[in-house]
Amino acid sequence: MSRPVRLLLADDHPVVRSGLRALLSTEPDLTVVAEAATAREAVAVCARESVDVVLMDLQFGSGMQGVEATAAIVARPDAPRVLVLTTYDTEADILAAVEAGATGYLLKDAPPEELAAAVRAAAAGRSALAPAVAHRLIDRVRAPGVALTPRESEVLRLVADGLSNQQISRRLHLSQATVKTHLVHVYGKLGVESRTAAVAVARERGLIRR
Amino acid sequence: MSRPVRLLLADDHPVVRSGLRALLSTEPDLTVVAEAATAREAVAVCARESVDVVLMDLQFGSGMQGVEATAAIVARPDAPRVLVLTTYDTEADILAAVEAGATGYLLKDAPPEELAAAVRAAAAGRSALAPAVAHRLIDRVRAPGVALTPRESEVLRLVADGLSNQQISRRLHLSQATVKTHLVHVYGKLGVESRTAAVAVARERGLIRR
DNA sequence: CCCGGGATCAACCCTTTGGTTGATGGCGGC
DNA sequence: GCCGCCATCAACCAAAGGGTTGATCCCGGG
Repeated sequence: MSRPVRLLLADDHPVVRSGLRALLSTEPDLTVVAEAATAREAVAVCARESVDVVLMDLQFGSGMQGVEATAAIVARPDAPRVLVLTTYDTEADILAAVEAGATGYLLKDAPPEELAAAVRAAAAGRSALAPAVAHRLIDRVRAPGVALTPRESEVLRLVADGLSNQQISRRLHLSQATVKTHLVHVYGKLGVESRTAAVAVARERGLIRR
Repeated sequence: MSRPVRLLLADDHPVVRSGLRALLSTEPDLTVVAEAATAREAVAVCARESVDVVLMDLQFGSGMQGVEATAAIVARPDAPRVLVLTTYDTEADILAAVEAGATGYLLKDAPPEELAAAVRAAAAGRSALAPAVAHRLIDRVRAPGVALTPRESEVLRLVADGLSNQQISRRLHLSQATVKTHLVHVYGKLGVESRTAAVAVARERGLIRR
């Protein structure tokens, strides 16, 4: 056993950062070297300090989100591993995080031992998926599942918030034509014919959280 | 300053419990005497131990939820105060918690000082609302309570299920014109301009449940 | 290297929805 | 008895949404 694993905690909740710090401090081979309360700060810390593993939340209150930060962090040479640690296990979120370059995906209600094990796995370059998350992915593969692309999910979520196509196009810096295209694809995949029906079905299948 | 405030932490996330414990341990007048990983356990602990304030999450994975536990805890004589501590601040959740007997309502992203202050306020019997939460309630009070008529609610619920005006008219044995009239009234009362927005607002205000 | 899928946009057409005006009947309260 | 509210419906117009075709670009896999 050589030097300890150097950790960065990136989460906008002070409670969560303290909790992780407390839980991980009992592990002699793990050291928390920094905390970040915003995604942007997490990227900055990784750029100037030597970090082995980042525990990254996906939701930050505003500004840059966890997925973007993950992509920015792993883009550099000698980048740390990023372990996504979030409350939800929506398929779209998991896929987006993995695509952005996350090494693993954990849920915040995971038992502490699982947490420490995942950090060690990530530090060693191995992938770490929480059992619950792994289950979802397996179900996903087995059920010819409705696989919405990240962009489609994003648009659908804004629809669920009551936005019009025009508002969505402005929010995402797209043309209305593109929004419509995404929605038509969503309707096809969900087997519906209107935006409200799509929202209803997506809610039922857990594709949308509030 | 007499004896310290005795706290119970009720949350299904080990990370959150540890975080709260760590953050509150720096306050000499506050003592965490127990933790509960389920709502049922929280009720049991309150029944057999002397607790002054309960920090209660609303969402537990399964089984009893925070609102029910809150009601059960405050029902007994000499009950501890319950401080709800959750991630979301939807109006429906806040109202439900307050109705169940919660003394205060905090968000998990609140700064640690605010947290400690709220606990002391609760212990002293004072109400504690996070500023963000208070804002919501004020908005709610200022906006006159939207009272949808029974028929309007019925139509809106079918809209939320994804039905078109035509489908609704058949389901309720009405003409489409009548459905439209009801919806226009609903839009006016909710302050929106489309059916999806109406569903979003209604969900937020708890006018619709799944 | 080509192919497929994701993401982007345009132009077109048709249907649905939203907004307005106006009208009828019933029910409850003052 | 009148007024207000709820519920019902019609006709009409403007706007938004839904459906189709087709096109470009980029990327990663075989």
